[in-house]
Amino acid sequence: MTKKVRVRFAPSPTGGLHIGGVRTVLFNYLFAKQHGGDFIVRIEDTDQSRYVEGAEEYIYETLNWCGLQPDESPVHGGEYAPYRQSERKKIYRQYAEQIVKDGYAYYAFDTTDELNEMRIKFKTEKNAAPQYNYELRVWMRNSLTLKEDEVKKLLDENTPHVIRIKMPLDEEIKFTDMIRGEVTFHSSQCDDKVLLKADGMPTYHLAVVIDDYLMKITHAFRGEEWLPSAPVHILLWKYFGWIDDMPQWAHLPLILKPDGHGKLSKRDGDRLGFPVFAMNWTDPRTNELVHGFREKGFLPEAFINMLAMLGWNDGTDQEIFSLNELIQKFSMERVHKGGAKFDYEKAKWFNHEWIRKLPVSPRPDDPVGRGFSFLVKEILESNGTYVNDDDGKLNKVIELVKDRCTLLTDFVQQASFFFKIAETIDVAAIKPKWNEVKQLFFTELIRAYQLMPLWQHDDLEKTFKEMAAAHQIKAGELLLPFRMMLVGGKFGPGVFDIAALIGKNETIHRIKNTLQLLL
RNA sequence: GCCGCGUUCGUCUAACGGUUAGGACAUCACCCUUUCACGGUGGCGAUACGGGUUCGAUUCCCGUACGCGGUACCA
Repeated sequence: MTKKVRVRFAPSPTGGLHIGGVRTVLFNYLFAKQHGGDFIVRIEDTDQSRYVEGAEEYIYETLNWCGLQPDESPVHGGEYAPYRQSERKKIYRQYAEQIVKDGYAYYAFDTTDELNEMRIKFKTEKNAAPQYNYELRVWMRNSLTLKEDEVKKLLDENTPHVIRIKMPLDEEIKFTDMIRGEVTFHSSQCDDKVLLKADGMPTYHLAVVIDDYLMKITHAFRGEEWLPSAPVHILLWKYFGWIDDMPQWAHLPLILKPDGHGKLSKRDGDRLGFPVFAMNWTDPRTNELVHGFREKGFLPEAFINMLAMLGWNDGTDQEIFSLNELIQKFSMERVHKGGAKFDYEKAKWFNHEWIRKLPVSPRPDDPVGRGFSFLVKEILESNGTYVNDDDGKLNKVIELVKDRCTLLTDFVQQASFFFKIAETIDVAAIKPKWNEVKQLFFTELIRAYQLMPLWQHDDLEKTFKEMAAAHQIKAGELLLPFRMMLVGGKFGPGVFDIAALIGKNETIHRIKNTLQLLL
């Protein structure tokens, strides 16, 4: 009997959610959905000193925006709840004590100072960072070196202590990674990692194994930075006697800085001028704002698409994928081994493609549940442009200008003037070449336009050009001034398209308005 | 230092022993456009290095170099 696929995403609420983290969720989600399995989210709040208020909620909002809702989570509940590690403290202690009894772990009473002392004392040229391992543990204060009654006494007196794994001296630890194939470590290279901290909280190492077992996780995907810890986790699965239930591992490649080298960090965003979180995040401790893709004007579809292509492709030239397509076509075997540098220009290209591809009206299959035009309206109004959308004008406007918008925020410049007259008209651009002939032309254009029975693009253009010929001026010389009158600047779609859309009264009003400015 | 993982155009990547090493982003040129864009056509541009294995290596093996990750009572 095959087990039902259960994958999990386990963020730590220490502030924000980096795009690398979102990509990890994405791959988890895709794999789960692809196999009809469960995608669960649990919260790794074992590091309480760095726990940030509001970070957990932020994570859920991010998942929601991206359309990656979990089947089980602290908020949704489920069979294996609780999903918050701080609510599972008792469980961890119990299991940790058990492997101490079985001889696979031990108590250690060393203080922070003693540990620091050891790291200095044993530091040599050949050993830059001495580890608490098979070699050095004999010099430390732990239940392996202390006498039994001494240990008992310390324990009875509630002396602060941790539980450490006892790494075997000479053992090959092998496992198969879904992305990397067989990976080998030697136990002598691993240190005796702390499993249970002095404050009673587990470390990630202990918690991840126990939680994965108890929650029946079948596949565990995480960032490559965890690869060196894998042998500890595998040994733990063995020591607990659960090795047959161990999930399959996949260590995902890292997302790297665009310049230089190293993992992309939130500081790179500020430095290089692009977002690194899915949504804006303000750290309550420092009030520092990290910009998000959502606020920068990205569609969730584009964001997800871009992330998926960073380290994966389906082997064809296709680059634009919807979430549903990704679920169908994703395969762990095609995920890259090497890290990928983040490229903001390419990210914007994905957004542009999605702005052009997505239907403007609300979509019934929209994973986010609301239309793209709604987002544009929201952005325009938050920038002070009231959107009067009585006769479906907004959709027409979007269709007309979307090719020139890379980010949703570009609609502010490209679409605002359809709904209100520009605050500033760039008269300086036309004034030097302005003359009485042109003034006269536009005065008469007003009259001609006023008399037009039908108000549509072709007629407007025809009348305009005929009148230009009658005044013996090249139409080209009049087009820019006309644009200034309607738009206020040197941008936007065709002027007759704009005039047709804003209507007769508004067009004439804007011509008059600018003519006055030019006097 | 030690351990692990990587390495194809500037960037993301395709090619699972035989291709003029393909595509996309960026860039440059031209075309389109009486604004700004979009778009179209084309150019530039890569297998880190050295050894094997093979009739033949981007592809398989071994070294070297470089990069990254880990080396915490952080995840």
